Amino acid sequence: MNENLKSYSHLFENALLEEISEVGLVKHVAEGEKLMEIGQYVTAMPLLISGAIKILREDKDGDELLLYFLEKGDTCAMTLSCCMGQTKSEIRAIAELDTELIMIPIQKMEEWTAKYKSWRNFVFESYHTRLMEMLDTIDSIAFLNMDERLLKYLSDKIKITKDNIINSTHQDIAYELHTSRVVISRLLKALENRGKIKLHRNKIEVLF
Amino acid sequence: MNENLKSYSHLFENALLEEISEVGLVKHVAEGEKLMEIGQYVTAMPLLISGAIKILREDKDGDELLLYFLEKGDTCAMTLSCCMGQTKSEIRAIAELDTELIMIPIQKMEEWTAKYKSWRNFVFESYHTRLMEMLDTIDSIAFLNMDERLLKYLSDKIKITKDNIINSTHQDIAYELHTSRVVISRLLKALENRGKIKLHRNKIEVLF
DNA sequence: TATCCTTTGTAACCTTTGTTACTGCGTAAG
DNA sequence: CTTACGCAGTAACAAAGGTTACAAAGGATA
Repeated sequence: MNENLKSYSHLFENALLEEISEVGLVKHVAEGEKLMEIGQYVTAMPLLISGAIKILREDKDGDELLLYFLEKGDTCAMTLSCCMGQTKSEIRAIAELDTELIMIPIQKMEEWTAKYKSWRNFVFESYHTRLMEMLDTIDSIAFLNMDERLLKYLSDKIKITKDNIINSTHQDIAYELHTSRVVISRLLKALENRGKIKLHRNKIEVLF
Repeated sequence: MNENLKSYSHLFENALLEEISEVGLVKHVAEGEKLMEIGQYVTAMPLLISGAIKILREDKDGDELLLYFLEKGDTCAMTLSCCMGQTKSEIRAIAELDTELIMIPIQKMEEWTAKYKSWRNFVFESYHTRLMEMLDTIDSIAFLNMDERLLKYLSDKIKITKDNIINSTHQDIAYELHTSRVVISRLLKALENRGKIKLHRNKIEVLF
């Protein structure tokens, strides 16, 4: 069995792990690299082995919004969804960290769904997780003020990167939360005054 | 075959339609009646035959937000999702119109998923549709101003009810868009002045 | 070192949305 | 009929967030 499949070995039956090893292509993506663009056709389904990927939505003016992160053991339900329907991607995917993934040709999806119970469970579980993430995103933008969203953003970020130093500019954060740089600077300064963070050039030290 | 299953007859193979007729319970729900409350356990999966159901999210203060509507041929992906994980409902479901549905015991889900290709496709298709609806909801609250959201709300509503008279108070609308009555009154009046709608007591006449 | 570019801080102002308060109208219940 | 209540209109104000403008600091590069 492929060494890379460790994180999936408890999820999938052996025959399936074999098949994945055979047809799956291991791919390395550097931090910041784009994996998927809006409007692009989906030809393979990614299984994350290590690293993290951020999923972004864009409006008609080109403004962005961070939807959620994918981590080890995750797959992209949007991709799943698009594979099935042969539709174009609705989202943009960018590597948040250096990331390794296994790409599965979409032809296998239908086959494995019929053949392997563990695969069906995985797919359903993925859809479930993603729907819950989307609900969480909706909660944030609908029910939270910008200062609370910013705090949540910072805490999500350090959880994903496992590093309490965030290497982003205020402008970077403003894009992902769909607001302006001045607003983020203002709120970050307020957080610093409350002792929650410490501001540096190009990075933010999170103290909680 | 059950007469009620007409809307599904082109989707499912005959053997499956037979099974649905056997184990499915037809249920009638009156407009305004609650089908599912947040925190409630899910014991059956609904297939909509006629009518419409609105799906709502609630925050910690009890404030609501309309997520989307379900119509004939739809099922609730949230329910699907919760069935699998045996988790509690994350949403509230209320009949928007008088509605008929077939309730499927969740035990059948696993079985049918393995047995029927058409069932698998239906489930995947449902997840896909729901994810797209959620994206659309996110677009609205993240990228649109309240006046644009209101216009979209009105147009969604008349599409669902197939009636250009909306029987809601301003307060009703305010709840579903998670804002205040005064704001809705203000924006509705502006829409009336622009000739888009005509306001009456307890109802709104949509002119587009 | 001198220069330039990026990033950050901050003030002033504007727009949108939310809140409070009060009015009057329509309708249902008595 | 009349009382009471729910609904809608509107003004005045408050708060949050977005915009513009400019200054200063930190790095990179010539």
